[in-house]
Amino acid sequence: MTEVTTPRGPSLTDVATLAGVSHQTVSRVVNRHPNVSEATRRKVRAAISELDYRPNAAARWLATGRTHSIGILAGELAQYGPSSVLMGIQDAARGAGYFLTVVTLKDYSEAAVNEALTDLLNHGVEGVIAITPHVSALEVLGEVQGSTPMVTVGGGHGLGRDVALDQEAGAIAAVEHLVELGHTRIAHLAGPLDWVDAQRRLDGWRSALGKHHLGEGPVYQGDWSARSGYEAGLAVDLDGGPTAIFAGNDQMALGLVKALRERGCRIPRDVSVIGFDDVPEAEFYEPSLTTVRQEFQDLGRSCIEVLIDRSGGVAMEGESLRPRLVVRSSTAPVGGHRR
Amino acid sequence: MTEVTTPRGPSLTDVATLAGVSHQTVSRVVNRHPNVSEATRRKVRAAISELDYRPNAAARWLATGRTHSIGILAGELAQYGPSSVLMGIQDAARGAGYFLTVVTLKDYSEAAVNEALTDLLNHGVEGVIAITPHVSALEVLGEVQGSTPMVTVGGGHGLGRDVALDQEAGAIAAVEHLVELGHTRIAHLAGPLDWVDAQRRLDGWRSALGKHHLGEGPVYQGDWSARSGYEAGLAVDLDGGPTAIFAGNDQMALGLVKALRERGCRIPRDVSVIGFDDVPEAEFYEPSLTTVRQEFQDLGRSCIEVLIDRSGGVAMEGESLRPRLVVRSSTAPVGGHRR
DNA sequence: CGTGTCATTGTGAACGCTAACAATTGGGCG
DNA sequence: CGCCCAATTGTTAGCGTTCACAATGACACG
Repeated sequence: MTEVTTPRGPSLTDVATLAGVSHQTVSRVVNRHPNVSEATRRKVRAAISELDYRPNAAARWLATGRTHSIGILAGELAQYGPSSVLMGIQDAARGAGYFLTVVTLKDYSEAAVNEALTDLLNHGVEGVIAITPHVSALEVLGEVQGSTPMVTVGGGHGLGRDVALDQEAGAIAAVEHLVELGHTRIAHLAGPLDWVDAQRRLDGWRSALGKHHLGEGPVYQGDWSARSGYEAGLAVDLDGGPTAIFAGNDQMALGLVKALRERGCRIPRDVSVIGFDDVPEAEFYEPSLTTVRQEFQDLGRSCIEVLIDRSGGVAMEGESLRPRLVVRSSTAPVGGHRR
Repeated sequence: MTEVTTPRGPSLTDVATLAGVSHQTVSRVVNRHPNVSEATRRKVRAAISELDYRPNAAARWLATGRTHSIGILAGELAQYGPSSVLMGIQDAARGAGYFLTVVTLKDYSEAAVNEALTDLLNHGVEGVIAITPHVSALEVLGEVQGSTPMVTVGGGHGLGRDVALDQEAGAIAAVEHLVELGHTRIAHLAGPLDWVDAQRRLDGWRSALGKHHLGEGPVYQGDWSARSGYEAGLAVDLDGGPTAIFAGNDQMALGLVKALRERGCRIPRDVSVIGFDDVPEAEFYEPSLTTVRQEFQDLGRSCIEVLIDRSGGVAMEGESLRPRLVVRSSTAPVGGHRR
């Protein structure tokens, strides 16, 4: 941007003049219309490459009203989940001939969400994918009425199209694994409850406990970070407290384990810990972490499918992908230490 | 995209008619030109909000040649480093009034890089930031001649503008820390060497060893993943081998530690391990990981500064930010186990 | 040899905005 | 009172495409 004026390249007309045809013919060649004789097609092609002509997207957009771009409204992109989803979206979008314009939110206020959305729409995106698993952001988005199609990720708010992993099922699988191991006092280390994901996982935990007629263990409150897991670990009652803890994500599980061990508690002998997400490192944590695997990339791909949804009628309201339990070494039968 | 035709919104002229002024006056109001009387300004504002008018970016672009958007060419975004850089860029770009159009590479071939770059340019980006620390990608980018300004992240290839963290300095700091602890047999677990970062860290390790007249320990080869670190850990010679290992990133360090421990090796007693990056979890690894902190977000912000570079003349070729050593518990004086 | 048909090519008018310039107003002042 | 200047507003012409339609030419057929 050292240059103040963007130099303009050759236009359709320039090519046309050089090739000795009309601009429309050039346009036809560029857009691969049939009904252009082989001879002129060749002439035009030659002129195009000689001038190094490239179509002006602005003019196209203006003339056709189409931009071939999709807007991404994202919160935290530095986290494993969201950034993986983005990769999946990118992949699928490219395949479908779309571009991605990304805007991240500075906070989750209504103002910020609206501003970001407006920006995106002003830039002509043909669809919006919101990777903002934040309750308040989703509420704002849910109220937006627009002709531009929108897909939210993991909202499950019942408003409009939403693509989500079935986190409740994942949480249930986690808890049932613990139940099978004989645990009866199962605590939960929740993520920030204004995140939909945290809410879903909490719900799953609760419903699985109910199903097995178990009382609810304590719920610790974290913020997804390993540090918050560590702090929760310092607060756990080691004497008659939970024998198993289901953490809302792997990072918190990591911190939790760290604190518990520092307090002389052996994992999984004294306390079983289970995480969520299956980040690539989870297998190498100490002990290797039992967790629930989420296929974030698939989720991203689904977003594009739902958004583009050429199939028309097929209602896929609430597409859902099922997470999978991955058993490793941080969970063990209850009471190992009493044997 | 269920809608085939994008319905067009109201235009400047519509607003003008409603407000009873000329379209140019509306344009002036929208663009905050001075020299518009308060009265008309109000009328126009009212008309704008009544019609819910929003400026058409395509027309603007066509008329002015400016898009206010910056293209991001990215490789892996699902990794901590790159995605953090992106967050930093986004932040600074927003502040400077720019949008981000993101394209990820499907591979690092010349064809893929060129294709992505062309796509970006066709979409009218005013500048390009390449977050592709991959040697081959940077080579391709280095050869591109274009009027569009480009900034590469972490390349340090000496071609054009490049913003980088001084990874060599970081690596040297890491090694010197080990030297101070009395280690003399210091190995390196390198990242994939076609990544510039891996190369720089290897260079730093090598030069620090040279400076202290130490022989080079073995170099293990990883791919940034914890799994590759684990595999390297299985290959380490525990008998007369290195007493300290400098890993190319935290994830590999994690896997390395895991394998070493499984083989009965105590960390840091028998072997000290140091990582790189300081991912948020590193502090909670077991043992808490000594590492070198990189400020990725700052790096992202620098990109925008360099790209926009309003300051004109000030040559900031090779902007460099210095990483910082963070000492935790995975490193200890050599020979602890012999005491 | 006129006429209809098809394939190919050309013409003019949008699309919605900004830039440059022209026109109109209202004061201030000699 | 006439003139000039500044502030405000309007007018016109692109920007580079595509779209709808018109024009041209070749060819077959009655």
